[in-house]
Amino acid sequence: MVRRNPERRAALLDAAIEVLAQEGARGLTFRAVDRQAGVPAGTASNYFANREEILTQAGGRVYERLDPGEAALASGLQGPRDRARVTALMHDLVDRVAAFPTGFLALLELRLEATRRPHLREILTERVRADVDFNISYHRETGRPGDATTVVLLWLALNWLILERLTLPDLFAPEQRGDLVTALVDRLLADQPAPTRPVPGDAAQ
Amino acid sequence: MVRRNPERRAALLDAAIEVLAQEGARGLTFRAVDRQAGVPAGTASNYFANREEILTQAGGRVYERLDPGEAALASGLQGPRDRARVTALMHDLVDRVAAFPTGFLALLELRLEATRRPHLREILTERVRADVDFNISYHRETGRPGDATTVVLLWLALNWLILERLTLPDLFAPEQRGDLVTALVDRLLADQPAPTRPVPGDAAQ
DNA sequence: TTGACACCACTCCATGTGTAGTACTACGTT
DNA sequence: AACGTAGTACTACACATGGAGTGGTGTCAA
Repeated sequence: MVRRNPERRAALLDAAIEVLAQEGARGLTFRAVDRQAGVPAGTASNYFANREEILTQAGGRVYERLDPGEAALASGLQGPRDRARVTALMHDLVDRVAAFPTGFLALLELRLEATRRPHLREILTERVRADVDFNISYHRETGRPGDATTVVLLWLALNWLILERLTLPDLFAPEQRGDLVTALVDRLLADQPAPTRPVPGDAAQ
Repeated sequence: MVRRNPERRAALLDAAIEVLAQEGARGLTFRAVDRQAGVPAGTASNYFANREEILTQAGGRVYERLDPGEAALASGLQGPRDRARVTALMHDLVDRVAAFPTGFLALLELRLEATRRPHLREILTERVRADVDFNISYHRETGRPGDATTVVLLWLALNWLILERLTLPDLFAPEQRGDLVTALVDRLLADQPAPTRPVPGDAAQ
């Protein structure tokens, strides 16, 4: 029988995220989720039909938890609209994602698993596209310097910087990482030539 | 007894890379390597004491195979030293890495596995540091525009772009990816302010 | 009383490890 | 030319782990 208790389902998905980050995609089993969630063996089997279901839903759950929320979003609208403000926001972004390391690592595991599961790849592609588009729109709506290409380039570099921080934390010192964020914004916003071709989200305007 | 046949050992490591990319770090077992390499079950057991040994040596093997070689390196020294040349070289770099997708994916799996294995983390940190430092030195020696920070920022963004291409190929169209590389170089090389703090390799000069 | 759920138990099955043992081949020795 | 030895390829087995799926029992509330 399929169980529906929403709190328990969310708790199981949170446990799945931890398992993904700690054991990898292949370590994500019903039993592992049960153990991580501290529930009796067999519980996850009653909530999800198969592993694929857990994988896709766990991906959605990560984005749920990374959502900064309305309040934070609104507060982001405040303040000056200059390059220094962008720098500050990028630092915040990196810190916010790094504060939920298992979420980021779980998404990476899901990406790698997506190379083997076409369905998961579709789902993830949609989610990531929505994330990128949102970042572009948000950036434009707040009237900050830089176009859609700028946002995508920032997103690319910051993502790998976070990956570096979480997987090989000793490669860069914390101050170096901070300086890299600052330098990235400074240089990408130094001038703003027209993009050679629209990136996703440009067309949306 | 430990076997030493070097060709067979290399073949087993190549098989391990494929297994890492296809099955994930947790799927890397002696038997899986045997199957992938097309050798009888038990062979890998005779060449490696445990899984950890395979993991670390497979990482080294990837870098071996990604090495462009002396000839290509020397030819890179040719040509003009302007921004357009950097753009072309960055396109080549992306294509070269993407041409060995399982190698890149295997390294990603190893990074994730490194979060669970301190020893592997040390090894990988050293390898990646050497790679970054080499890129910085090479860039400087060829007298191309941009400082060490530029090189690191290029490296960050291009890595994630490659990851995107390999894990979610439908997120960006191929032309978009190409334009992103061009835009990245254009904007990062628009001006060259002094770095706020040295990055690894700066001190080496 | 009924239904939904937490919890428990049990069977079936797949897979891997480590190692012992056999067979083949090359090479040097007598 | 016959033999012995070392290194390697290949095979087989004993042992252990761990997961999937499912059926059943107890509990609580409507």
